[in-house]
Amino acid sequence: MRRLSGMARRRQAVTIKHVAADAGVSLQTVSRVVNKEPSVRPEMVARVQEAIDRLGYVPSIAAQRMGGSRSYLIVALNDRERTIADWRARQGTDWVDQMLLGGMLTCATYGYRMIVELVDTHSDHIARELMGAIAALQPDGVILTPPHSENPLIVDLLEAQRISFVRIGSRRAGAGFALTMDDERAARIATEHLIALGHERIGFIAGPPDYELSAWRVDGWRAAMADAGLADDLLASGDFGYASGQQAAVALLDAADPATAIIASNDQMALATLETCRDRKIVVPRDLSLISFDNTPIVRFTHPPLTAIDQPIAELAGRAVELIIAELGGREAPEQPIVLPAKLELRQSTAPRR
Amino acid sequence: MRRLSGMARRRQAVTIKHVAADAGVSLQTVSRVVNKEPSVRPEMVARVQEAIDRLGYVPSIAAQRMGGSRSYLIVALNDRERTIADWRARQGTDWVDQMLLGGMLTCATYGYRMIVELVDTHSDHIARELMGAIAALQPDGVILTPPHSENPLIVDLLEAQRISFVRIGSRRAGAGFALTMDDERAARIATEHLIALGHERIGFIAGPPDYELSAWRVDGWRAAMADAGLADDLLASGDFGYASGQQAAVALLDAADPATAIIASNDQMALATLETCRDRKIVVPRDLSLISFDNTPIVRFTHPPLTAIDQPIAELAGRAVELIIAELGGREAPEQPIVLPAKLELRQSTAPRR
DNA sequence: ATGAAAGCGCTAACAT
DNA sequence: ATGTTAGCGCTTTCAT
Repeated sequence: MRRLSGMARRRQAVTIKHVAADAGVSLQTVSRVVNKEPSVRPEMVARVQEAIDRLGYVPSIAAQRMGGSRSYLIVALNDRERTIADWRARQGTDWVDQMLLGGMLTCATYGYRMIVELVDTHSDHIARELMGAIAALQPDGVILTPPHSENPLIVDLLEAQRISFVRIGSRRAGAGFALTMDDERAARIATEHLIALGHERIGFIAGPPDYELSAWRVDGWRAAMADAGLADDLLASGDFGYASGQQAAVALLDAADPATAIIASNDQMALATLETCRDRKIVVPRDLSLISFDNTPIVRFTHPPLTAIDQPIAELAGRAVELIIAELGGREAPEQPIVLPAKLELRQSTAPRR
Repeated sequence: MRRLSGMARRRQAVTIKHVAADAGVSLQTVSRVVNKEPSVRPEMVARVQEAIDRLGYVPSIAAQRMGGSRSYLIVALNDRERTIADWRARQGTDWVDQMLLGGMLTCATYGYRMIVELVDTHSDHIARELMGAIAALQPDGVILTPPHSENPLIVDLLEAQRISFVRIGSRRAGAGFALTMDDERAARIATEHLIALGHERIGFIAGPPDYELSAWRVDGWRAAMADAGLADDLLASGDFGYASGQQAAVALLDAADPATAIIASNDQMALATLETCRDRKIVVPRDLSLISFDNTPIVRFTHPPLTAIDQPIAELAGRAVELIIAELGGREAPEQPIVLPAKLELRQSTAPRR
């Protein structure tokens, strides 16, 4: 057995003092060099930088924060319930992965770190949880993901705290930057693809109403149908869960004039639709074309692999980080929501209508 | 356009001072209550706690760290190259997800946060990168994952810094805790399952040698084969990549006395084997039984779904966090490597030998 | 059992 | 252009 209770209180190995002493300058000059302030003579910069490199000095973000500077921390807020459920289910939902890597790598290029936090959207103590995270971490910025992006409690709180934040998957004006992949356009593209294949009875399985993007996707589908002079009666609603997808699929397939093509608002509901077809000996894509709205890894391994909307999640996270850092730097930020377009990934689940 | 350059230097909303004033006690007493020190009268604790709750006070971890206490931060170190490659490929590798959630949720229960950091294993500036992260974040602990867990540079550096750390996927004694899923036993179980099904020509596709676990898995297979009196000549080596899996599969299937069952050391190589079989009209599991060593989401969606070793990655990460926090608390820690056993997940890719 | 004082590493504000 | 001073919010001494 080993005991380390007596572990020496760990101090910073090399501090700004050491560098200052080594370079024969004041603390402040070192600080200025570290923070790339303009008012330092080049020769001084060189001397200090040399000392920094030789000593391997890296500033402590805790101390920087205490000194009134940034924390170099960005918090990415995800929905607890949903994130944990997806993780437990192990069904290949790679949202967190895409989010984490996209945000993290961009953070790294700016000397920032990203911390993932989970909070319940449907909770009365949501304000307490959020305030706790903010008070503890003092992040320089917060990235909101759906459905938090539309949660007025969260948005108002962040605004009141004057923390710069980004709302991913939101188009609303207001506090924080809105960053979206344009769900409406994505749904439109998917629908138009099916129309081009000759389909006229195109069903749509919507997501839950607490995600605003659910409505946008329906809008896009509806608009494309209207443009083509087609009826938009084949709308079914789901909740992003597998079971709801089954029910929706059954409804669309059992309609008097049934669907010959279906767009599902996420991968689980698309998978459920595929399974429902298999049960009923409906062959995809021969008898039914199917499009998923999530390009998660599994939709490439189903039979047939699914044509899907590819959401630029990593890019959104990266861009979110850049917006926050830009605002911190006092740079002007766009008033208009930024749009990173989704693409339609063509695979084998869509075919011309028979 | 909006400018926020003049954003007021953000201060902690409610500090220990406010609580002290509100409760009519000294800073120190509040600190003692927060840190659950025993030497405070119950009535005092109650009074202070009431003020804390009412004011919604949460200590700043930056300030705590500056005061010489913990940082409440744990760094999880992953291999940069591999992690980025897996993420880009979007092939459903959910290692990071499992790692993150498992570690994060356990951290949360203890008031800790986990920060994922990527560093190159094969790099001369690895020491600099690691020291930079340590100096900047001052983490209370570090979780090492393969292949970092066996990297002497990293291990020695962490030991020298006296930072408590855990080596996941390692059995070596030495600094830091070793935490493993017992790869040897997992390989043995998989092999024995095939032997029980009547297979005698069982091939094994090994992983790259810079992962020690690659050798352990081979050992487990070899031991099981020896126990059953079977030859262990059907060993092929891969590098965890798809292409290497194809080559290995071809070698095992083209042997003079070919394999009737194959165990692949990871999912990509198992998938490659499955694809190779399909090309050659070898039906799985009728003609060949196949076991994957990764229970990633996709292996459930292949045809047939693959029998696979399920690695308890999330549990390992959670346990790693607990070990670090326990050591920080001065509690005794086990000298022996901790083993969280893997399970064999039976699906449809294994069948009795024909 | 509680309080007062000093200092952690850094930066902002104010000198020079 | 550089140095000096005074905190930031907290925890550790050390006193009482």
